[in-house]
Amino acid sequence: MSIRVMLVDDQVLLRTGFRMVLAAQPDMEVVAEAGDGVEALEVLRSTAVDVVLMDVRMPKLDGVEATRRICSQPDAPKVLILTTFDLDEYAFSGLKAGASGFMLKDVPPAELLGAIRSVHSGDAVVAPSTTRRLLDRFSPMLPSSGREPERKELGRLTDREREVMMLVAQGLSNGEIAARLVLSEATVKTHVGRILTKLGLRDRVQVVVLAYETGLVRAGGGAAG
Amino acid sequence: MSIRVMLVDDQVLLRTGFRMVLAAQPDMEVVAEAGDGVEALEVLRSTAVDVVLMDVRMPKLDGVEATRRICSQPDAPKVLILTTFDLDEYAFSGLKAGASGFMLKDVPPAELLGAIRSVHSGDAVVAPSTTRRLLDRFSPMLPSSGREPERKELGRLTDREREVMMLVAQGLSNGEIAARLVLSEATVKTHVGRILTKLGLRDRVQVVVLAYETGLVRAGGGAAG
DNA sequence: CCAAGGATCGACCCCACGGTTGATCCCTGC
DNA sequence: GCAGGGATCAACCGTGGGGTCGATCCTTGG
Repeated sequence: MSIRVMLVDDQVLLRTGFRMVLAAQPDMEVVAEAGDGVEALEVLRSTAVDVVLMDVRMPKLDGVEATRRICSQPDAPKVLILTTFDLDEYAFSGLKAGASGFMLKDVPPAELLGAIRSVHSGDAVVAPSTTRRLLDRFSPMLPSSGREPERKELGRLTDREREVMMLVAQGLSNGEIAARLVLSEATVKTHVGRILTKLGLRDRVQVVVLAYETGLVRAGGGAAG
Repeated sequence: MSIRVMLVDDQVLLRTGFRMVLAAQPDMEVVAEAGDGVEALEVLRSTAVDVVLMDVRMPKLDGVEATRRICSQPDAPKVLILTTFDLDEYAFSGLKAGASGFMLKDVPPAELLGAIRSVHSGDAVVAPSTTRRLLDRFSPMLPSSGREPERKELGRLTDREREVMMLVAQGLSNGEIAARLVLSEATVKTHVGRILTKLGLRDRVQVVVLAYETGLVRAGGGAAG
């Protein structure tokens, strides 16, 4: 009996890659795919799935919230959260939402396959790099498993900050962003600084990398204009 | 006998990226560029071009209409349509307009280069995902023309420079790159400076954007963490 | 042999950037 | 009313990054 896997990611290319990897496994099969959280929930209503590979950053309904809704249902499949960046909020909120595992997208395929088998058999899998921080923060409050109403952790950036980030990610300087948004450069600098702090990045260069890696901006997606 | 290529796209960064990729090919050279369809037609009146890489979405005159006008002229160059979206309308109308090929921007560089050579030699090239649907309705039409070689040397990166560029594109600082490559920071700065000059970019931020937009770096490639 | 180009490094200058602090204004919620 | 958060802006300052010039070493090709 092969493991019935569902892929949820807004990046078609990434889904294709995973599908090919999984297709090469004798004990796995990809039975469903979805491009966002809403679509994922719909598909799950009519398809039997054992393990869901869930991306965090998605349009409409992000992976954390989608995970929460999936896991709140009876007979729910196991959810394995996948993301590109090792950001605490993702891991914590994802696991809090009911996910059985949390891994970075850049893990070796073999490791990912092992993770899928682990969660399918009931085990929990967490990326090694986040395990330590997980224990540090969660061990004192381990018995609690209830969810909280707060749901602003994902990219705790404000709208304005995200707007600035988009422009930073397109290669614009602070001055250009100021002109584009009709702001003073000082304001832009404030926003950029806060973005860096909140995301734990060093400089705007890493913002660009992050933006592309998370799909916030996407190659060929009309960056300039 | 290098292939004389013209780039038509409203995104300067993307043009630069393609230029860089093409410049690395011994049998290709970028002899002209344009930011919209009108400009493209103007330039073509005074420049001999073998293959036109044409974006679909552009201001003033879109790629399909520009293609139509180009191909309606005698001795017209081959047109290879590039777009981000895999929509039938683009492919069909583009090919109907006389284009010799149709590809998505996110194809691997090697594939794009192959497509250019194919188109230049008179073949028709279509993105694999649309080929099937296409064969059902259309039969490629393709006139012919030949041209001559020349050398012009536009921003060609050396191996070392390309190596440095890859690291820049992953968000590393000059110091980190120096450590990684076992170099002095001064050397890295020299390389970075030359990269910027050759590619016509302003700073390393734009290098990252360019790298992702051209597929030099792919999202999910484990660039950062 | 010599010329040319690439790779390596140093010194210098300038400035955009990022960090810090502090301020004003507005809106929302208690 | 007040507190809080977001958005806006200013001044300061240290540093990394980019531009420029120059230098040495090596390989390649004529």
